[in-house]
Amino acid sequence: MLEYLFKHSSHPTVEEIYRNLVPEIPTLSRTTVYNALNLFSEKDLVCEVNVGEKETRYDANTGEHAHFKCNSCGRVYDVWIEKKDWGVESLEGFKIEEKHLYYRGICPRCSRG
Amino acid sequence: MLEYLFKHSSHPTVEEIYRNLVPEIPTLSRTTVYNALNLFSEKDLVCEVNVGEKETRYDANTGEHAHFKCNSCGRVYDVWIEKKDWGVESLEGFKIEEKHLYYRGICPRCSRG
DNA sequence: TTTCGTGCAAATTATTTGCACTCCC
DNA sequence: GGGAGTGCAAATAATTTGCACGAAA
Repeated sequence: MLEYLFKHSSHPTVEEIYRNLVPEIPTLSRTTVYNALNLFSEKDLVCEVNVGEKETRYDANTGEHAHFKCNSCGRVYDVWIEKKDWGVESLEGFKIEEKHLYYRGICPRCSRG
Repeated sequence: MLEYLFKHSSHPTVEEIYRNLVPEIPTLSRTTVYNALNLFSEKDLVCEVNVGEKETRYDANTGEHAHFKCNSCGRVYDVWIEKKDWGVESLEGFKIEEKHLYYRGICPRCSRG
């Protein structure tokens, strides 16, 4: 199937993936992109990322890392933060399965202009 | 305006707010709920919460706290985590404006049954 | 009367679903 | 022929927008 998807990897939305791949595969449809991504994410090859937007982004990087979304340009960055800095390990009575951490602000590119 | 909204506060979606208030205010429309929430969130009276879903939830609690979403029942809880545990304070070249932290897993209610 | 909050209904955007088509065994 | 992956086009869902109406300043 479409393994090529994540050679192009950053934190694309479905729409971006679609646009990037249509030139190479003109027959491609959005449906197929959705299919592929859902399949991948079920198998934990990629993970879904929500940074406060309606559009879901996908990340080829399944390691534990946080994200930074630029409020100015909209880019999403990976940020690697030590696990000890990820908040508490456990909560009274709660079984924690996933932790999600993200920041918003201004990225270096935008703050320099 | 509609201050009553956040006497009912937990972490409602627009739909939930709407349903909760229609009995009291039968003329209410979803549009008004959206208007009110957007206004409130601009003025930082409430904040938007995204816990990996398409629907945006709103939180009357603007203090710095994290969230826990139950994968089983779907409830969203506030969890108060000391700031020191909120990951790094600053990142090389990045201007951090907001931090978002949330967990997913099973809540006490669901793990007991 | 001007302005503001409201609410309907239509538009937009993101995603899902139903079904038909083709390629390969 | 039968199953898989694909893709169109219609359906849903969440949210936004355009406009018109009524109450209060």
